[in-house]
Formats: sequence, C-alpha cells, structure tokens
Amino acid sequence: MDKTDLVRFEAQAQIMKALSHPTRLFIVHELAKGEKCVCELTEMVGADTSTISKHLSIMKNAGIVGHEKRGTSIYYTLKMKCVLNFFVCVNEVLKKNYEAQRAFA
Amino acid sequence: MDKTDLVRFEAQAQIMKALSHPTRLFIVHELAKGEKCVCELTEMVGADTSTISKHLSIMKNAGIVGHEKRGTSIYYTLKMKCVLNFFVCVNEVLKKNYEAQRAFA
DNA sequence: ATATAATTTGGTTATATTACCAAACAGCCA
DNA sequence: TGGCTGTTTGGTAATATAACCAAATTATAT
Repeated sequence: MDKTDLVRFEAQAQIMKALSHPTRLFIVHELAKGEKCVCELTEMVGADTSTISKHLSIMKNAGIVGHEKRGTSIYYTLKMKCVLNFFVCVNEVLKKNYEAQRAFA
Repeated sequence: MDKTDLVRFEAQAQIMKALSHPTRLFIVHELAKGEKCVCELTEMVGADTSTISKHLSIMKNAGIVGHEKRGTSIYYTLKMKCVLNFFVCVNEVLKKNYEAQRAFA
C-alpha cells in the first residue's frame, strides 16, 4: 500500500469513524428531517449536553454537519446528504445478515 | 430515542465501524477488483498475518466480505458492493473539507 | 454592564481497539 | 502418517473512545 493511498484511506476512515456511533447515527437521522439545536438533540437522546456537544464536534470536524448560530442557540444541519443513500445499503446488509443467521436457527 | 431505534442504530454503527479502519478500507478496495487470499493481502499491506486475519474476521462478521476455501488458501470476496458508491460520497466530503480549509490558508 | 441561557472544554475513569508475537489448528500432499 | 503452508486464536501492551461532572466560555437580552 503506497503512502498516498494510506493518507487517503486514513482520511476516509476518519469520516467513517465519525459515523460509527449509535448516537451520532441518530443525530444524522434527525438532522436529515431538519435542523436542530444542541438542546433539542440533548433532550431527544437523553444524555449529558457535553456528550452531545462532543458528538456534534466530531461530525462537524469531519464535514458531516454544519452549524449556524441564531438567537441564543446553535442550529446544526446535515451537510453530507449522500450518507442517507448509504443507510439503504447498510440496511440491506443487516437484512441479509439476519436472514443468514435465521437459516441456521 | 426509542428502544427499537437504538437497536437498529447500534447494528448500523457496527457495520460502519467495520469500515472505519484504513487497512480495512484498503482491503475493501482491493477486493472490489477481485478475490484475494489472506496471504496476498498480508503481503500487500505489510502487516502481520494475524493482524490481517483479524481485520478480515471483523468484516466477515459484519457481512461485508465473504470467503471461500480453495486449495490451501482462503479467498475473500467483497459482498457489500454498494459500499463502493459510498466512497464517492465520502470523497466528495473530503474534497469539500480540503477546499474549505484551503480558503483559510 | 450584568444576569442568564446555551454550548464547549478539561478532567477522570471505564471500556474498546489494535498491533505484534507465539502457539494452536486445519487440511493438502508427498 | 507426517510435514508444510496458510489461517486463526490467545495474550499483552499501547492507544483511542466515550460517558459524566464541573468549570469556563460565549453572547443575548434586560
């Protein structure tokens, strides 16, 4: 594996990693419906505000979400819309895995 | 976030996580070109055989790759073809991130 | 200017991931 | 059978993630 490829794969992995947590996936799904502030997401998830803030920070750094300040709150939006197509792909795999497991039960 | 959703997001996250490592992304890219045995991938990556074997095991359990024994080797293949479309999506984000960063330099 | 609400940052602890080495295992073939 | 090749498993140490609490920061609005 050459150096250039490694750098690219590391960059890709960082984005994938930013999408590899249940809470972050939930947030992505919610933002797909429309913008939300940290306080709304905190309420929905039921975790500490700082925890949610850190999750958002990870996704912001990865370029997955964007944020805009309005009034006293910061509203987050989904920038990486194409990720939604991928969930279809992931769900297909989950379905196949389920069926494969079922065949042995 | 309700219980059912949590279970689904956890399952999705596990698949994403299986795709969140540079070496595993490299392997996926190689398998996209055609099947490869563990020994070939080990050679290409330049890591310990056991390391590669574990990476493959993670992706096999996630349903991303499949394997077939032939002769003395085990050949791995890419089952989750739709992941390739997602790489296009990820690369778009990387490009945007790069441009955004460049605008400040 | 200050009080207030919203968000981020720092600290700590628990858990997960990853790499390598060494050893076990499997199965093909002389 | 017995040796070889290829692969997986177990152990260990280093690093990375993630959760919560507490404290700092920001800026809105009185």
